[in-house]
Amino acid sequence: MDEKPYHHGDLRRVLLDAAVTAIAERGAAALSLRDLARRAGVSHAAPTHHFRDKAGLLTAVAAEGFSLLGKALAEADDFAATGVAYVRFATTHPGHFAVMFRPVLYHRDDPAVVAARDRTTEMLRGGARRAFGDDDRVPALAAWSLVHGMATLIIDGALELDPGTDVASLARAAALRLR
Amino acid sequence: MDEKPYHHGDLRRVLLDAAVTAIAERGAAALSLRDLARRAGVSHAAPTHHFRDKAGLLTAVAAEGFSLLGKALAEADDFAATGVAYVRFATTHPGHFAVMFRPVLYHRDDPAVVAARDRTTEMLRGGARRAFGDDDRVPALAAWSLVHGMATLIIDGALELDPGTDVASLARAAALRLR
DNA sequence: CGGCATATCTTGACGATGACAAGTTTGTGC
DNA sequence: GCACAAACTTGTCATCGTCAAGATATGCCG
Repeated sequence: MDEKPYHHGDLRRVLLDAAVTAIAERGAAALSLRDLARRAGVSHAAPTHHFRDKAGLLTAVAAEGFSLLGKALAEADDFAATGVAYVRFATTHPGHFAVMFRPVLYHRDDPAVVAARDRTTEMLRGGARRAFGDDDRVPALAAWSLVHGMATLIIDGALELDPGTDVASLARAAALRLR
Repeated sequence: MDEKPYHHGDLRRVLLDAAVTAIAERGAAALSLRDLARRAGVSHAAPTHHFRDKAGLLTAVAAEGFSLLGKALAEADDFAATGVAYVRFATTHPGHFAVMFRPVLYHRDDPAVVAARDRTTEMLRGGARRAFGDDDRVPALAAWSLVHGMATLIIDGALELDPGTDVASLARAAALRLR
């Protein structure tokens, strides 16, 4: 957001994008800093300067993910639309989603990621309050669990979907089973 | 289940247990075969013979996990109890759960894991049929998503629970929000 | 009881990785 | 235009997963 690489042009951004697609393809565990550097055409130690270490890179991925999720949720006007937006975000940004909710992978106390996460969870919480009232937190937890579980099952490949399935309408139908 | 190590006593079991606790503590990505071997007091190449490679070890973890989950689900008699058992299994076996539904981590076509997984998913499917009928698969998906999402959020540390919270009753309350 | 096949484990090596230290190039601001 | 800092390179180290080859113990079959 504020760093301006000089020599390469925009190495930080290039590395971030490459990391996200690599995670989406082979998982966060298989991510290799040296491989990213190779693809970007820089030396093996170049990433260190932009993201202290591997966890630092994943921290940036998580922060960007929370920010993008926040933007996606902002466009949803009612409860079901929020759920659909959540699942749709996971399927369209699998690389980000695979990192965001797994704090063991990154520096969970990093100010940037904490800020982005708090802003997004506050949006979710607000939406739940509007839908269910703020006296009981069980419905909110149930709703979050439902969309999060569906998103997780899909992007982890645990849920075998027919190729033609419309994920959005499936998510809407499932969300509407909540009362 | 059928292998009987000779020299060490029961190396395969010891390695599996150590792997499960290590995954529960630091995540599957940080797992090190050499570290496991060190803790078991054997050479760094000893695990290779029992589990071809790292993915092979995780395959065994996943297979055992599905088998244990099946046993846990078998003791649940109604729909809500099944959901509670699912979440409880995740919290009591975080090391297994962190691997089972992430097939990129292991050999997803391994016969043992396929058999164990199919047996367990068939139990889930049967429970859903009894609760909702077999004409619509949306409620079953919603139910699985809900409990899976809740379990995932808890064991990944994304959900901050008050220390005293009873996970079982929370899971039951959330599951009962489904109609 | 004795030797042999085999399962179990060790030793040694290789390429790859993440992290660190120290040096080099390039742009920025005074 | 010059010091300074940011961006990147080169070199190195311990560690890791995997493979190959050897050592050792166990069970089997006569």
